[in-house]
Amino acid sequence: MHVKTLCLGALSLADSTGYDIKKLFESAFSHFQNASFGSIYPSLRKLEDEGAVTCHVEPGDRHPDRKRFSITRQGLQALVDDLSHTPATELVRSDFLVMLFFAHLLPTDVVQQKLDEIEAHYRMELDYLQSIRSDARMTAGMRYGVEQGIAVYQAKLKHLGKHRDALLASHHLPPSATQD
Amino acid sequence: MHVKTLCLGALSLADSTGYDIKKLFESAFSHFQNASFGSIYPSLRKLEDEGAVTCHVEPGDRHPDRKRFSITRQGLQALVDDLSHTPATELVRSDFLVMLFFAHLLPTDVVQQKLDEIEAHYRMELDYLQSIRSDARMTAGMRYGVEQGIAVYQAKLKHLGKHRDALLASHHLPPSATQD
DNA sequence: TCGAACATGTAAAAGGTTACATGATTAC
DNA sequence: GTAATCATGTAACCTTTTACATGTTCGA
Repeated sequence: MHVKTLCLGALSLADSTGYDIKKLFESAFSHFQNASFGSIYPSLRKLEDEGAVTCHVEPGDRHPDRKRFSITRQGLQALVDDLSHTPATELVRSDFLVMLFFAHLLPTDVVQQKLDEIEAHYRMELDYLQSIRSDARMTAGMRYGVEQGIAVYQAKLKHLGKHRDALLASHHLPPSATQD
Repeated sequence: MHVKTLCLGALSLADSTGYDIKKLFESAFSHFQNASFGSIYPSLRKLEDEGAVTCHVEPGDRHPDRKRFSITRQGLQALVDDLSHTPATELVRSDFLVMLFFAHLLPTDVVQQKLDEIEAHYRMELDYLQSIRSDARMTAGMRYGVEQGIAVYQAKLKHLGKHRDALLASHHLPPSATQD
């Protein structure tokens, strides 16, 4: 999913500045997409060139001009086309599971620390999603994303709680960790 | 997680060719990491330059020389260091959830089709993970990855089954989809 | 015979992140 | 007064994917 499409999506909800869009990505979207300023600002520029958005400059008294972008009819059409033609995929990249895959090569305390890290991460994401759960402004589709996130993090936490001890108990340092 | 680290990991399990490594990524790893030939072959070259792997060329009778790589002591140490220093993270990128987030802009049949697509995807991944579940060669850490995958896909399928009808029932085409 | 699997590799293109540069405003 | 937030933007860097180039072997 291109950052351009993500920006069009954000602008379909409300006129926004680049900064606003970043905040939206960090809140509503954070558990399944994200983008940095370094990709958002150039995307908005390109979208303007293509006529997908218009820009209204609010002159900065002393700070940088605030550029508020609005989606155009063409932009909305482009968004609908992009969303319709993008295959429904979900991609996971887990450095945590890679680490566990090779955990038999690592000292027990490192594995333990990684388990703590990931548990804290799961809990934080879960808490956040639960805190926004009751926001009435969400559409059914938005709510689905939040609820799926909650279900998934709960499943991961449950799994972790269930297997953590066995994992660490069965863990033995390789005999040749420091020799060889 | 760099492809170099992933290659070292693969080679810690068995001496392999680039092609073998790709197959490992497609099987054991596929639900949480992947890499293409275009990154694997250059990574192996760099690892050889760094002394992390050695290469034994099996001359090709008529096909390209088969290069079988082995991890060295330094390579194993580098792998352990990488794994120990890489933060335990999990990153999700879901084009599906982005689409749903803006589903109120899309025709009902498109949304329905995307739900079918993602359901097929979930089922395929789940079936695959269940098929390798009983492989006795897995370490506890490897098994954890498989079992977490199973738990997560089951949670996603359950969630989909539970909310699918409500999602489609509440779905209305925006009045200005083609006008405006 | 035809497609899939085996096998390696390069080059271009794409895309994004990180870091930097700058500075005002607001809340503690 | 000091840290966080508001606000925009560029450029270098990094990494990876995609597409191409080449040819064999094996099974249906």
